[in-house]
Amino acid sequence: MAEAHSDNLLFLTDEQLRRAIEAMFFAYRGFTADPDRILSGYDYGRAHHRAVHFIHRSPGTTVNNLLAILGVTKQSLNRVLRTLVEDGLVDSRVGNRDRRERHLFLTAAGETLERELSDAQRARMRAAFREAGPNAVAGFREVLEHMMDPEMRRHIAATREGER
Amino acid sequence: MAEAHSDNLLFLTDEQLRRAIEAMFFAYRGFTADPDRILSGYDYGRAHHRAVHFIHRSPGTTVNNLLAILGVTKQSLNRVLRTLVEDGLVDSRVGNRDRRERHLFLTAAGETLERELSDAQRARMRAAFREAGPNAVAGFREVLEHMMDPEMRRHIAATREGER
DNA sequence: CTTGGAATGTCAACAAGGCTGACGTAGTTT
DNA sequence: AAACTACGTCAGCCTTGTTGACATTCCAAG
Repeated sequence: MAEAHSDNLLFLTDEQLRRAIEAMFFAYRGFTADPDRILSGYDYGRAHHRAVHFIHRSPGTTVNNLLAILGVTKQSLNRVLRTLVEDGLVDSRVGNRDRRERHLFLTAAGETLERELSDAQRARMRAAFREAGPNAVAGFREVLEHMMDPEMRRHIAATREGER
Repeated sequence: MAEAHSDNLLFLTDEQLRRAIEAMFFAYRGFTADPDRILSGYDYGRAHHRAVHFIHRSPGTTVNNLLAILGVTKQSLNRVLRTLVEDGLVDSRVGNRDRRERHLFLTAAGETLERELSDAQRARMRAAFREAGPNAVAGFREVLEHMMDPEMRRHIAATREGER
């Protein structure tokens, strides 16, 4: 109350930050709701979704790469990958250059699931973007990038080469 | 490439939506990283954080209210609440009007933990906001609100009375 | 006023998906 | 030949979600 002259610090009020925190919580739940619903129909969970997403995005990525991106232990990832390979959604090929590495690819079935999941997720994202308008979208991405850990931001930035 | 005249659909490209999805994933991880670190020092997890947050925000709320907000089963919430009550962070008082209800309050110790957690989380949020600038912040909140399920949006909106 | 149903909360048991630690097996590097 | 790296796996634990069964309390209809 004392400091509320129209300073550019106005938007940094504790109460407003708290509201932003809640908004983030609720929004993330909305963000994962559709894929979760779809996945529960198969026998998969959010962990499978993440693996499928990042394999789709970087076909031929190695297990180690995936570990770094997902930030889980290899035991945890392995459990997920095993079921995906067994069910024929992911293909794990021994590397040529270095035969210790496994390169991961989605099979046709894997691509189908990925498409189904990301269609749903993109639909919600697209709707939110449309309602909020282009300006809001730019701000949204700006804030998100500053909220993640720096190494992840670098990772995101790397994939933006050739966007324009 | 073909459709890239400055249409207002430009920002709805599938590839851009995919990037926004990843940004959301990484940002949420950053968003929870600091509290998670703090909580692992005590014997608590993210579920405890959520309970403490919403009890702080609505002192005297009932278990049922909390269930609706958190979107978990009462059994799941109960486990968390039990440990918080046992450890003296939360006070659970039998309702006067309806003695089936339990009204939840943070104790002094509970408020202390809440403060520690939210200080960390707000610090990151504040930093991201400062780097992104006020315009970006407005857009950020706009998009988040459109991404959550409508009932949650109503819930958020209700607490914004008297902001201005 | 009693009795049956709805609302609220607790206890028990299970599953998913994180984690650590230990170990095996190739393949690569020095 | 030795050491290191990438990957897989076994065993066991924790958190946090789930269902099912049950106790308590309230309220409303008979």
